Amino acid sequence: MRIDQSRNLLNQADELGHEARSDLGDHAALKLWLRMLACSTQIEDEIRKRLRLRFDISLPRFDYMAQLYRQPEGLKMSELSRFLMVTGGNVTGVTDELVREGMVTRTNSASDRRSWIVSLTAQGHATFKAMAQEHEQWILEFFSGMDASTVQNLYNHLG
Amino acid sequence: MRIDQSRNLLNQADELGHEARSDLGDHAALKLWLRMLACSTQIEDEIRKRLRLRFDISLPRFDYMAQLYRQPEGLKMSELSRFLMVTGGNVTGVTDELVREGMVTRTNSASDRRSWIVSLTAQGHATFKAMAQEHEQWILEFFSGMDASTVQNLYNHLG
DNA sequence: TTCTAAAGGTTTAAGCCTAAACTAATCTCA
DNA sequence: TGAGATTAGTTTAGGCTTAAACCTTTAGAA
Repeated sequence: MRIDQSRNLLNQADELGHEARSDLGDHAALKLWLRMLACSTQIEDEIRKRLRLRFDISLPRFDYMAQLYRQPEGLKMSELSRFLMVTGGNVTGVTDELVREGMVTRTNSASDRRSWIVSLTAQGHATFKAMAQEHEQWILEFFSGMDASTVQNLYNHLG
Repeated sequence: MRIDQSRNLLNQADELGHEARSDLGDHAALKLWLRMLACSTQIEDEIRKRLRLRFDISLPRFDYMAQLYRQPEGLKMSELSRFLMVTGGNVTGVTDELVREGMVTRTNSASDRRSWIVSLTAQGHATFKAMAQEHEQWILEFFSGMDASTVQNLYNHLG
């Protein structure tokens, strides 16, 4: 869902309120949800754009590589699927792509002939490391307008 | 990006911190971002799931109909594209589908022979109204665990 | 008026995602 | 041991999205 979309749903909320609103507290919850959605979508889209622009990579592939980066011994396809919260078919496809690009290798599992062990190649590791460092700076940049106590406050409330 | 994914990126943040962290305040920003992302993704996925289950409709189509619901006189394709923050090609496709399902009609614009005016059919209007009412209840439900002052506080901070 | 640039829509190719059907290997337990 | 259930991974069909190329119509300027 997109930013302006959220703004529009907000107006819609006002309108529906005429016939379906129960009290002001409830209305506030709706507004909060739409604002949260707007914030995260905006940030996520910006990250997506920068990853594409700077590294010519998609967010899904970045996420995929992030998992492997933290697991030098590699992961099974099924583990990757669970961690990334996507279906197995999806992992198969992305893996095929990243293997073709030389970022990742599939190795046979010693203990289970059904499984693959997927891990980053040296090139994949180096590539991800560079991206992750820049990525972290972006996040800091996005929240730089907020003072530390506000950040802490928000963090606690969202728990 | 998915919930568990966020949780994992959080761990990754801890790890990268060993070599790239600048100060604790910055680290908090990163954690806040990942928590925000987790919250909105979780809620959005739940909405998506319920829309599919209850009404057999996708979130994009729900959003599309929400725009038209608020505009009895209809909208041009280009306006829809702008409001929904999606490309024109996308609007063409979704419109084709909704027209086929009888939710929406395309009318020739009187003033511009290039344009269509898209609007909800009576059936589309009734269908959306029912969905929107239930949708609003879901949001209230999601935030029901939060007291009113917290909601207000979060809302203000995210401004 | 007529040429050109811009705007409204559509089409196409491709990426990302899912659910469901499928194959092959492993596990359970009677 | 051997049948049936489960697990790992792949394939397929289809939905959502984009960017880019394309066609038609409109608007603006010489």
